[in-house]
Amino acid sequence: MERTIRVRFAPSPTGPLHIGGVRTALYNYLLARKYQGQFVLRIEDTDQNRFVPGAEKYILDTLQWLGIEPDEGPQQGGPFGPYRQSERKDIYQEYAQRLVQKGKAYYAFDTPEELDAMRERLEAAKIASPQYNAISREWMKNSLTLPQEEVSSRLHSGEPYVVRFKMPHKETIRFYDQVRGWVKVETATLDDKVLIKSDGMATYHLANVVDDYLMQTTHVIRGEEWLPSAPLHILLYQYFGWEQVMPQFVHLPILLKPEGHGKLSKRDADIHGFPIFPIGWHDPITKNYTPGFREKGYLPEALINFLALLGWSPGNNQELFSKEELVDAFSIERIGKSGVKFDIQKANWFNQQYIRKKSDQALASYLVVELEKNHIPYDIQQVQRVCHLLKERATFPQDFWIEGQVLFQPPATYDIDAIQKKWTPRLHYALENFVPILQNLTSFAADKIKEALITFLNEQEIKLNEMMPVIRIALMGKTAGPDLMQSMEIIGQTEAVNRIKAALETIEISRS
RNA sequence: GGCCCGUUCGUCUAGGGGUUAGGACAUCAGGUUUUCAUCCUGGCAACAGGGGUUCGAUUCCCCUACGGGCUACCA
Repeated sequence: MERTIRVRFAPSPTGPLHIGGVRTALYNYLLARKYQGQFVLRIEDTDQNRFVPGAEKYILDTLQWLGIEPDEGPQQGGPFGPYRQSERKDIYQEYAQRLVQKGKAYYAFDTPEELDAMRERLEAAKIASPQYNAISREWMKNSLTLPQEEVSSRLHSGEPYVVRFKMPHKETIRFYDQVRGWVKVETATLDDKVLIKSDGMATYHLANVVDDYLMQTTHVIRGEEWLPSAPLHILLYQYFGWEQVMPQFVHLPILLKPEGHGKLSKRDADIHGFPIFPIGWHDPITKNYTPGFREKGYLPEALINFLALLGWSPGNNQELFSKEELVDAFSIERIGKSGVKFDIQKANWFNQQYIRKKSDQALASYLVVELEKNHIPYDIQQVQRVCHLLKERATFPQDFWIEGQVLFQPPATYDIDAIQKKWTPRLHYALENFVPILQNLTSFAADKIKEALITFLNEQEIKLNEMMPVIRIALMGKTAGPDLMQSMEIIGQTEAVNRIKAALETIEISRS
């Protein structure tokens, strides 16, 4: 019997979402959509010490910005709530008790100091992996070693305790990962993980297994860093008697630093000057603000397209995918195994592609914001024409303002280098003589201006590519920019003439 | 250290027992253009190494090397 696909994205609210986490969310979302299943958001806030205010909202905002919104979650609710693990504490207690009763878990009373001492002792004895396990537990204070009466008196006296998983000593766990195939692990190398902490809250291990069972999760899609703890989770499913409904495991390749050493981390953002957080983050403790992909001008559809291809490939040469196309093409079988380096150049290229797909109207809104900020009056038709003109040249929305502001206001400065190279006395006088011609033009359409210019230059025996840079400097202040004639048309006759006159004066002065 | 996972151009990847090992980004060169950018054309560039298996291995197996992850009362 085929179950409805149910997947979950289970971040912990310990800070801003990492871009790798976003990819995990995306893959979950894509699978859910592809099979008309449900995408669940579960907040894994089992560690009260690491709780960061605002982090949950950040997660919600990010998913909303990207349009990968959950079907169930703390915000929208759902039949399997609550969706915050901190609100499910009692549930985990109950299931932990079941394990204790079955003899698969036990109480432990060791203090942190005692645990440290145990590890030191084992290290001193050159034990390969010092851990709380089938051997060392014999030496520790737990319900397996202490007399029954002492255990109950400790429990009843309110002494802090944890519940530990009783890892079998010699078993081989085999499980099938959808990405990696069969994985085999000896339980002898595993330890007695804490299931319930002394504050009464479950650890991730217990909570995620219980919740995935209760929430009828069919696929656990998560980062590769979870692979080592998968055997523990498998055992948990077995001991609870849930093998029949155990989810499929899908461990995603990890996102690596650009230089290729280690997991992509928050620090890489500063080092390389590219964002690593999806959206801006105000750190509530340091009060620092870190801009995200959104603030740097990456479009959500570009980010999604880029992320989708980081560890997954469609198997053909298609690179550009709408979200719908991704849903259609996505499959677990085509997820790669090896770690993936984060290449911001490729992300930029995607952004450029998506900027081009946008309409002039949509693009205009970016410019309007800047124009208003700078109190520059504008005509919306004009703004759209500017966007049309600049579209092929832009990678980020910001580029429209950077390149386009000179079409709304005169240049603040003139490029000295360019003047020295291109602005000769002969061209200066020619430009002076061209001003009246410009002024007398009855149509200021780009092609008419060009026509007049060419006629004029022919008479003067001046080459077009000599004069163009000079006009461009006069109008824009520099030699690079969009089509000059188009730009002039947008600037308009009066303004263009004024700018040339101003340049003629200013540059005359600065040269003498 | 132990355990686990991985390894095709610089990067993301396709491919797969016999291929000129394909594409994209980046890069370089040429072309178009009034400049820069775009665009077009082309170039450079990869199967980590060693053993097997096989008529034949980049592809299958093993080992080594390298890379990565995990090794908490964090997720």
